[in-house]
Amino acid sequence: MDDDPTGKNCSNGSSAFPDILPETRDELDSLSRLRRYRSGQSVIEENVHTDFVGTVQSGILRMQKTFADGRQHVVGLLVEGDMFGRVFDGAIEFSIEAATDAEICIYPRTPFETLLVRSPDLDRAVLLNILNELDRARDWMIILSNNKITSRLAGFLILMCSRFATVDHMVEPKSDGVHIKIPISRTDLAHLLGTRPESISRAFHALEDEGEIEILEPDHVTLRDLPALAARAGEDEAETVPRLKDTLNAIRPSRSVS
Amino acid sequence: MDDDPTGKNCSNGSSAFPDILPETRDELDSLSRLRRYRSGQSVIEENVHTDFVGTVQSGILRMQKTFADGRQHVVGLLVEGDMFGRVFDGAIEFSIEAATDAEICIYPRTPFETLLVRSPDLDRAVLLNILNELDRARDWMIILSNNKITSRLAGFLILMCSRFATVDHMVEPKSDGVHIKIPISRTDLAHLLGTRPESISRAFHALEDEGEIEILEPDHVTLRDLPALAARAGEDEAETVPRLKDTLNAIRPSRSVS
DNA sequence: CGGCAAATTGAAGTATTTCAACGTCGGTGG
DNA sequence: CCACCGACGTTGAAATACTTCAATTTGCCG
Repeated sequence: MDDDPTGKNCSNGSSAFPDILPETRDELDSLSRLRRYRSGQSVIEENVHTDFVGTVQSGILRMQKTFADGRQHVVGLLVEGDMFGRVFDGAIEFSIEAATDAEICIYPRTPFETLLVRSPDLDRAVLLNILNELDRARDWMIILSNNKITSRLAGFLILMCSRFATVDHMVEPKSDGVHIKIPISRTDLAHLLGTRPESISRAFHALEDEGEIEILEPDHVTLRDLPALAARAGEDEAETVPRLKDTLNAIRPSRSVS
Repeated sequence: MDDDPTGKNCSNGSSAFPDILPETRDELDSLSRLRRYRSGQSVIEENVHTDFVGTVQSGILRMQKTFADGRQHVVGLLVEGDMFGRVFDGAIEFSIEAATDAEICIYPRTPFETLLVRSPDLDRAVLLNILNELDRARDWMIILSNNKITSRLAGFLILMCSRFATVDHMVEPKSDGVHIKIPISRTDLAHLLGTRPESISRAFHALEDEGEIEILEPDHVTLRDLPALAARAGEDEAETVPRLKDTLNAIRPSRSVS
């Protein structure tokens, strides 16, 4: 980790809490410290008490459970605007690592909790942030309970679109489809989707053979047929696809998504 | 549904919030209404705005996503002490149904939120309740990302032990193993674990053939070999099994669990 | 250029799905 | 009271999908 030597605050570190009052934001920012991590570095160890909570400024973090025998299991990704660390409640059950180079805002636990008690607006923002994360965990459950790997992969790709749409250079609607940068390795993706890297690779190429995606590089694909992917993922096509298009059009209103 | 005709409050309806102040508890109880549901009845419709939040008093509720074509997908179970409904934030994305006969406490949204703002202790209790649910959703993710069905089933059975240990007649340590009542049908369990009823059935019998469980009735099994089940589930045996034994001994200190 | 990690491919073995059929239980109506 | 029905669980057998292990390719870095 690379604690900022000047002890400088995050500029706009509270982007994870969009609807708080300006004065709360100022106080929050004055608590914050910026830290930079390089891909692969550990941010929080599993079951170790941490004296801070944090929000992601840029980059991707990986949440994972590490077993005694060394196996690791990815249980989620954190992006720009996500909060992590347990308020009021000691250790978290997962370790957190940088999946890409990343910048995070650190808030020391005690002052953060004090501010939380004084500022109902922040309190509510934290609560909404967590509720949001709960919904996302349930989205994962639905993806994971697909029995075919191509379906889980399709679900993952669609989730990427809706979830990472706001993250720089991650999702870009273009005329020939939606370009996506995949932030984790095949091995991690395999863990996340409950399978092996070989099967992930085969699933990618199966989707390509069906014409639903195009693999530009291993970590860079074009989604060519969103409705087909949504149908494969077992999503409610009639519901998911229009919402996705809205989301994507919001990034680049000038371009057609389909 | 069976709204109490007398409009009577839940006695001790705030058991979902164990650590709140007595005066907050009193106020909370005075807001509450008890409702009874019979197995199969709907509590909350998907994507419909509800004007209340609730906690489970007794019985089991099923959270599920219903698709346009009628398929249903169980994404979680709610038991005694669990809270549901979104504070501050309109519709929830899942419908809720009674999986067994159940009693729930209803709190009208607006007064509940008002009380929440006035009572930091309740606010914190709600937050902890949600954080807890988030952890549980991640436990599900880990279970679901097991690639063998017997492993997922073993994970489910172990989760039942730790999670439903406090619920009446659900989990009972006996001299020949831990007796468990399974609150949902094979079909629902199949949805929950991402497979088909036939495979669930085969998995149960495979575990029985290995001597790890005994099927007394389809919905009533004895766990005979907790360490083997934990190992199969890919749990950290060294960590999970002792914790489970503590939990189980806490129910009936007079009996040996293993 | 060599070395390494990640991704891919092939082929054999294993597990799951699928479709069909059967058994059991509880309720309904004759 | 008993026959019938439907829901649920179970079982069998063939088709399909996934895992495993081994080998190969690709891209990157020194």
